[in-house]
Amino acid sequence: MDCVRSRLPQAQRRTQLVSAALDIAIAEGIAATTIRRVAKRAGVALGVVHYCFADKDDLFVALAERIVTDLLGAASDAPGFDDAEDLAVALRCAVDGLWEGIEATRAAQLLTYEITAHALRNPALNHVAERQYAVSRAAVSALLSSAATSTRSAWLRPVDEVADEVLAMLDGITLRWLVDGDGVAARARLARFTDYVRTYAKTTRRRRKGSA
Amino acid sequence: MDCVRSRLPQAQRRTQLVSAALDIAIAEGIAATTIRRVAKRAGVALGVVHYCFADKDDLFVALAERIVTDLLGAASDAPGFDDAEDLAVALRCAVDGLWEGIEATRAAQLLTYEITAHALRNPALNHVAERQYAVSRAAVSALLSSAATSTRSAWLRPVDEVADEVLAMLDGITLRWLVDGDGVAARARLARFTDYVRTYAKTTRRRRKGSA
DNA sequence: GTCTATAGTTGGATAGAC
DNA sequence: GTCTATCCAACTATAGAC
Repeated sequence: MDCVRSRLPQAQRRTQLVSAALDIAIAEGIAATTIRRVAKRAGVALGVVHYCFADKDDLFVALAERIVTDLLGAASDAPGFDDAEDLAVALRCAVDGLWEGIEATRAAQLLTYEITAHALRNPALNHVAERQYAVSRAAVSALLSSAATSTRSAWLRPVDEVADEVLAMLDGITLRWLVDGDGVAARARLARFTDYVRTYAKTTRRRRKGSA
Repeated sequence: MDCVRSRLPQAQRRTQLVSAALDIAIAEGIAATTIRRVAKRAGVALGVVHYCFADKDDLFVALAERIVTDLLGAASDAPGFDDAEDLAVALRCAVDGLWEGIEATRAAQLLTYEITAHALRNPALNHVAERQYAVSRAAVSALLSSAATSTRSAWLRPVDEVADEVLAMLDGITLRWLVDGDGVAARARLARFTDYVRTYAKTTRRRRKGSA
């Protein structure tokens, strides 16, 4: 609520500038996210950005970190599986939720791929790409674990491995959807794959109908 | 063999310049592929590039087309499945071949994603991304068909749909491999998925051992 | 028809003012 | 400690020479 004009402490400036950078990056891509544009959008002079960030890469690192943070936040907001008794249902529910989040943020998804590519080209930014994946992996892994335990099931393989496969498929489907925009086909692919993934788990004990 | 110095007809210049652009793009990424760099690499003056290509986008379109052409060429070079009798074996063989081609061209794979992202951000270049996918799809589809017929099997679902799923998984696995460089894990994921895909087909008639 | 020389824009970085 | 004014490099594009 307070005024964000001038003479801000560096920490606040940084978050303000990262927000501006994120806006631009989502809307117009990483190539359009120049220091000048960020400064203009934030309403500060050009040099202010250079005062807060050592160089452009430094700004990108902060931007990537913000995206990862947002992703973590979104993942923890993910609702439970209601009262799904069946693992197949729980999985579908979880994956549908994931996909809904993806489909609602097309530009942000594209940005994620752009940042990955950018990070892979720049040796100094390699850790950014790795961190992106580590966080996504952990989120999917947690989702799979949760889906299993809440339906009294167990994964027959290391859940991290399953998560890696799910993540790969999710990435591939998302990329394809970014290109052709066919959400129906994407969901169909995802549903098929989810059914397949379900075979990696067994239900340990079947809950009786009226047990709750 | 002839001299490529000066006063070349436009068509030859174009292919020469696209080759130079490809070299730079593979080695340093799309962002580093500037008109100046291309001109310098090709050993021509800056304006020559602008004479051959309307603008930078025009050059990129030609570059993307070259990559697609190369991909088509590589796909048609793909060897058969030797004398695989079993569809599972044929599929593994085909997918291994695909993967080998991917793992041998890391920078080119990364470039493909960069071009996709670039094309998705630029409305005028959307068709480039679509064409990329159309070609890959067709190649995978042909491979699946060939694998089935050569082992006297048949896909129980439209082969294009299966190809789409394979392509998605392949994309996801490739992207992941670009980030973590773990070729062993990538192959393992791919093998698992291939085994799964095999369940989408049935073998129509089993060849007798000594029938050939 | 092919290429050269040059103009004009945009961008990252810094020295120094307040 | 925070910000302003300025510099210089790199890029795209074009007008015009050969």
